[in-house]
Amino acid sequence: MSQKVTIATVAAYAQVSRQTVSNVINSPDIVRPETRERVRAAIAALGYRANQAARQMRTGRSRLLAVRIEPAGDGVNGSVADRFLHGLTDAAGAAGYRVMLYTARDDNDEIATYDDLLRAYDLDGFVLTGTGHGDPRTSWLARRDVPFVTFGRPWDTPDLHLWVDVDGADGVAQATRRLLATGHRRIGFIGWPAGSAVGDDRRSGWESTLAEVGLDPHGLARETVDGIAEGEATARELLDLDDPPTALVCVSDSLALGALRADPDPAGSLAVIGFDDTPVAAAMGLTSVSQPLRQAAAGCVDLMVAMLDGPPVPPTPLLLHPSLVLRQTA
Amino acid sequence: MSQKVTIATVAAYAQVSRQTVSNVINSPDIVRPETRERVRAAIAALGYRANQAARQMRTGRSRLLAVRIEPAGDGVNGSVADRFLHGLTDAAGAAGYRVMLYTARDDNDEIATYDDLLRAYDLDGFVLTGTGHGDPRTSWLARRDVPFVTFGRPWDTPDLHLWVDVDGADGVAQATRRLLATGHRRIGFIGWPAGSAVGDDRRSGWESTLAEVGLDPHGLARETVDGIAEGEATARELLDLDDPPTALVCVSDSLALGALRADPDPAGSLAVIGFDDTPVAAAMGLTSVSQPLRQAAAGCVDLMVAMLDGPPVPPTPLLLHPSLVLRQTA
DNA sequence: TATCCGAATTGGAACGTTCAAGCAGGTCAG
DNA sequence: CTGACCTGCTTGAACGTTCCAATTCGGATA
Repeated sequence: MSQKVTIATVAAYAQVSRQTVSNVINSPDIVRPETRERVRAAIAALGYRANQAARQMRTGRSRLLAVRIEPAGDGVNGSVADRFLHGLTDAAGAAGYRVMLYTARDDNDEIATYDDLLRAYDLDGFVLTGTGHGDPRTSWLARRDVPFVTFGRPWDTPDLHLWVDVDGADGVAQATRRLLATGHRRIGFIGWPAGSAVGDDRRSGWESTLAEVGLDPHGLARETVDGIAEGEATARELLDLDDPPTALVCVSDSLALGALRADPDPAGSLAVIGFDDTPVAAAMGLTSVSQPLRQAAAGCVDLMVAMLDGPPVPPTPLLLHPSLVLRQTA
Repeated sequence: MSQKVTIATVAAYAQVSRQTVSNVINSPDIVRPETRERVRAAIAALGYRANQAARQMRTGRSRLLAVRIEPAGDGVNGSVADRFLHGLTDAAGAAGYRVMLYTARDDNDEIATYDDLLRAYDLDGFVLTGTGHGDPRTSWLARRDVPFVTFGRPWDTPDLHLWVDVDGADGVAQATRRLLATGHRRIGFIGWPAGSAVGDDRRSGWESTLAEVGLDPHGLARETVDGIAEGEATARELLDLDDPPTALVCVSDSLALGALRADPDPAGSLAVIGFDDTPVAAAMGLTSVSQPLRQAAAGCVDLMVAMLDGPPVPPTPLLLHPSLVLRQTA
């Protein structure tokens, strides 16, 4: 095995001092071009990689981001977290950062973990997902000036922190407009219980779109917790109405998959649109609203890096727009 | 904000030297109990946490494990990776390690990443998932004496490295025995194309179980790539036989979900069993073979820690047994 | 010619931890 | 009584990097 290559090895090889090598890496512009190239050649020849631990000790920065990994609840939507995580790791890697995972039983446990991670690893920042009303985590982090970005809007206090989100109301509006365009007039909505910020937002897209064309949403919405069985039961309720809907927009793919099973017509005349464009939806031919998770993850990293690497211009939140993926069910 | 608390702060507070504090943390037994308690009290009082970067620089160990996160291919099975990752993060945390993520386009790209991670972060080890025949990654790591564990057996060279795996043949055998017990005699199998180590292993469980009771598997197996649509088409092929199977064992939940849709009987008389017990399977009422992913992840961490923290006894591979989760479809 | 200036580079120090060696003070065998 | 050997603790050095202050040097200015 070749000996360990440090900055001193490179310096000796390129006939300069340690500090000059460091400068070539961190502020190349203050080094004379000639010298710079010589050092770069030495780095390449020796295969030098700066040791993060040493750098971190001096600078107090670790180039490490932490993300909480949550148990894939329903599984259908679980892959959303998976895809986001993948995008995040990719984008972070491109920006010279790495992603570290942690788990937590609940919000308070998570807060305890922050402290640990910050003290032991000098973490540069956190990426939080799924913020809700009155989130204790964001206020804890904000109070301590810990850099963080959320995937999900701060629903209560607009400018508490930076965020990236996908416009759920717009996604559901797109779905509703699609159904209107294909001739449907009685369009139902299956959502989550009121109070979930994300669910309420999505539902508003359905309501406002119907209102735009003068249709009355009254009596056509139902609420239930997430799940395929729940979706089926709730859809049946709606279909048993005197004047039942001919189409359903659902707040998630799980509910939509359930709704499909409630269709009494074996030919499948009931139109259904889900949300999240999960691979299962794709396989089952379910039309669904697709979130640009890769872009969202990249956005989180961009904001993070802008915060950390001294921004001349303060970064602004990012609201992305989803797109409708048309398949057999609508 | 309170000042940074280092080992020196604790030492001063407890009226001992830095080294004694270090000893209390790393080898408590060589410190006099009285002193030990005094130092522990100081640590608690000041809320001291050892700085990993400084520790790492001195010891060359980072207490960091790396895992590759793969894009959730099919989504149905994607949640498997998710659950494994969660278990891994939990178990690692309990053992004092943290999990770092990386992505890679292919095996060669992954190998390039190893080098980077090892040099820059002094990673303690890698956890690989999904090993196949002639895996270039394992040989690269083994040649360099980098500690690593795989979730998945080394299919070619038995003792090249440590591993944890779930006995797929046993899982499929359990499924097949269940179908035999409920009276089925013509039991088909839908698998992946021959050559995939995992798929071949699972298939062998079906074959051997039929052989045990004197049934001939001939003509009752089909191969296809993974996916719901593929499962449906392949199941139809089998059901169109002159003497069609009355039950199907499938190598994955995706294929099994497809097979369910091929059942001509709307009452669902075709028995189907899938593999992986994904949440979608649970929601759809699909009987499936469940892998103990949490245990598998914990096993990986155990082996890793045993390797890293100087094992008096060399650790041995771990083969776990799956269990059958009975639901409506079988 | 003397002085100053900025650009380019250098050497010492420090980040927080653990290793290796050392030092008291006491016990025990010869 | 001496020297070897414990036990419990301390001190200096080192890990690899970047910060900071200092130094050199060619050229412009007074």
